[in-house]
Amino acid sequence: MKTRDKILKESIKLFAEQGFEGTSMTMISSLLGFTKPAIYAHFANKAALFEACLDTISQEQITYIKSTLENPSLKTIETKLHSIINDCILIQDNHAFLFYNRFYLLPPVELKEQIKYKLDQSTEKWSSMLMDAIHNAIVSGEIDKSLTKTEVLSSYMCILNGVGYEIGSKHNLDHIWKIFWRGIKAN
Amino acid sequence: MKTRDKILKESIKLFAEQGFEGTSMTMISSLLGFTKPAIYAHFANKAALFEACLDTISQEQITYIKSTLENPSLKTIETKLHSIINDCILIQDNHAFLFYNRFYLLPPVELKEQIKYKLDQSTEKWSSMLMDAIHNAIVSGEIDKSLTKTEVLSSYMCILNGVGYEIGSKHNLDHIWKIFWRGIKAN
DNA sequence: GTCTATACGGCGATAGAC
DNA sequence: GTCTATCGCCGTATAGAC
Repeated sequence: MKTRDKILKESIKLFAEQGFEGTSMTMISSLLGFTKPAIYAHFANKAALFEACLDTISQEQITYIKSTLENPSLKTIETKLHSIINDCILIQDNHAFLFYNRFYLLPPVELKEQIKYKLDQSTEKWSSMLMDAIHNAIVSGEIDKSLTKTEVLSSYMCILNGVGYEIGSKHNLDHIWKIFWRGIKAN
Repeated sequence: MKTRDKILKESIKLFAEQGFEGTSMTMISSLLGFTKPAIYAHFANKAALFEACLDTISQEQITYIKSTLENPSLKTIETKLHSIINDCILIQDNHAFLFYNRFYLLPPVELKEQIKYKLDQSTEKWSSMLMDAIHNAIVSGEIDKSLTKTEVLSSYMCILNGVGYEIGSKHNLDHIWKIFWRGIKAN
């Protein structure tokens, strides 16, 4: 793996766990066995490094949602939607999801506008893929026809946010998923 | 209002909006018309100030949940539960709720243990009040008898987390609430 | 209790040798 | 590209006058 990519990977992990202000350039470099100036050979400053992390994460998220929705072994909409949430909270080194949630919800004030712009753009892409899948499920009768795709999607996104923090706790997901599915399934 | 209380109030607001590392003692004091050392006359250090904020918030949260559950004008369990979420996201200067969520989910690493300990204690108190109310509603038949109180409570808490960040957006709450209630109401 | 002044450390960022 | 050394700034925290 190239040095630049190593820096990105370590930065994503640290930003996700400790936040933007809580992560220093010294911390990142020393965990990689470098010193601080080495990072500045690859990124102009801390904000630029952060934005590169943001772009990486955004692209991964889109790719991941797309591949899950198209995965032929997940046949029903319920298994597809459940699989996405399940992966997000269960994958051990899933700093990507934590990063996404953390900075979407609580960005550092100084970078608030740039972050919102970038994340809104990428969220639009993967949420519209979900919207299409949900639409098809309503038409096919898997999801109750009296609900709109917007209602289902925004509820789903709320759960994805709410459950996302209890990393490793499959317990609560079972509960919320049972009730969510009772709420949207066709009678 | 006493100086100490003014400091607490302003600190809660700033910590909630900008995070722990993103809020400086100078910032807090200057917004109150003081200088930095004035704060140190009331609090030993930044961590002690933060923990005092935490205690204030925790106490308020418990009081608020209790009063809502006992409010005689809210007659059904649906109106009680809905009212709590609604207040949390709609009240304009509700830094309390943002503070609670922010540091429950993403505490600064250096204070992680203390925060978890305090918040787990207070969360236990108000969530057990919710648990009792939900239990009664299952017994009375307002909520479907095939569900357990634990399932309903942990789903509700998930929504409270997930919807809590879209401050001022009643839009999404309407959607998620509709589906949540379909999921738990008695047939 | 609140001020001015200051100590001390860690931060982001850069210069210049290799 | 990576190092050592250093800059300037701002953070927490304290001393001592009023």
